[in-house]
Amino acid sequence: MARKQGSHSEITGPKVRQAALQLFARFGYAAVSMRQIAGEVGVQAGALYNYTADKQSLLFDLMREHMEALLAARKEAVIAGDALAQLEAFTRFHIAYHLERPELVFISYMELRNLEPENFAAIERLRKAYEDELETILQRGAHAGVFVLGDTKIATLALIAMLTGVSGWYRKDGRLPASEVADQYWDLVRKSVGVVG
Amino acid sequence: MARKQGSHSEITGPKVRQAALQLFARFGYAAVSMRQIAGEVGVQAGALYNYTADKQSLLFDLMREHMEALLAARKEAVIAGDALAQLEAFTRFHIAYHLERPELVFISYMELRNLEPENFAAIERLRKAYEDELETILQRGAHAGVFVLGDTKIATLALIAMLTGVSGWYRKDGRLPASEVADQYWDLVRKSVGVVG
DNA sequence: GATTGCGCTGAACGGCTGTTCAATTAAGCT
DNA sequence: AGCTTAATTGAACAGCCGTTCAGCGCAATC
Repeated sequence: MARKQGSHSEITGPKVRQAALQLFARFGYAAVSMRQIAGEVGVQAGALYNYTADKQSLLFDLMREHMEALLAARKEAVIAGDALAQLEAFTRFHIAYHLERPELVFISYMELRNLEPENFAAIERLRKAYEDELETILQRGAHAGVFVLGDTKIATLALIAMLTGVSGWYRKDGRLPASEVADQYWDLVRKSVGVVG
Repeated sequence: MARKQGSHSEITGPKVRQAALQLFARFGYAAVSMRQIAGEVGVQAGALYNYTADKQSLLFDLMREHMEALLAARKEAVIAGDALAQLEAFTRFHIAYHLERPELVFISYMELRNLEPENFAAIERLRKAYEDELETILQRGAHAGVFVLGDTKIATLALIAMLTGVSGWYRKDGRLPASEVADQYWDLVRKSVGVVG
């Protein structure tokens, strides 16, 4: 036996990435075997190596593509305006983007330690670039007197952690719609930088 | 060969837990083998089973003891006073406690998915109890008109995520001392619940 | 100084790991 | 219809996994 009816590279490839994403998110990279991924796709383990160099690349490519897509989407979402408007845009963008891709968000900060050193460095660089987007807004707002902030770096890390945390508990069929969640987080963010409603 | 000079249960037991904690925190539960833990302790893998029923119990016991110690310490740190004072006490307690135990904090929310269902449920119950401490303060403050809050549940989750995030980047030899970090976080928390400085 | 038993070794168990590759099949092209 | 080639199988590789256990050596007790 070999090639099955109607099977193609353009079909199996995405299925492999999707299966890896789902399984890594649910059980963790180290706990998932190539045979498990293959089983989910419907092929034997050996066939996976037509689509990835090795298991590590499967994880790294998912994370890298996620971070690059995040940065590209953020670029599109940048708006003109004062620091407060930009902060609101960043907050709403971050929450919306993260709520739509819970598995990618999850593995991208949960599986960092399973990356080989050079891969880890590459992801960290992308992550830093994203954090800098927020830090720049906070710095500009503080400098302009729009925000009241102590240490800008701590505020950046604290707000990123708060906003990213949303994907840890939000459920699509939960109590509140995504838009209401975004409103609530924006309310907290706005006040935390010293802007009264 | 067998028992070595000067080795005792009271010495090896804690060493096993400590080695497991360090290795789980660094590489993740699934990526660490019993032989690795044994190597760190200085014994053969079989000897570990004098101190734990199995690998899962090693993880679960670390997490359960951490959560129970956290709840016990929190109990000691509760103060009388209005909601604002209580929120400040909670914030400072949380940061101080988490900065002192980075590995335990890390594995306790990173390795949740590696717990067997009943163990997961037990840890989640303890985590919920801790979250409720904060939610109660927020509810009381909002009811008393001290805090200006939208959805209390979201605020609870958002603030917990923000505060716990501190252990993700804080380094003892970093730019700022722990007390200064706590001050900065308290400033953000206070403002986010609508209390102006 | 003999005896007891704790703490540990080292080997073994069955099973799973990531990865490679010759063989095989089917799809697409001429 | 024949040919080429992409896609997959299934077996094999060496090695590691968690866990068990008979046996051994040392410390403490009598």
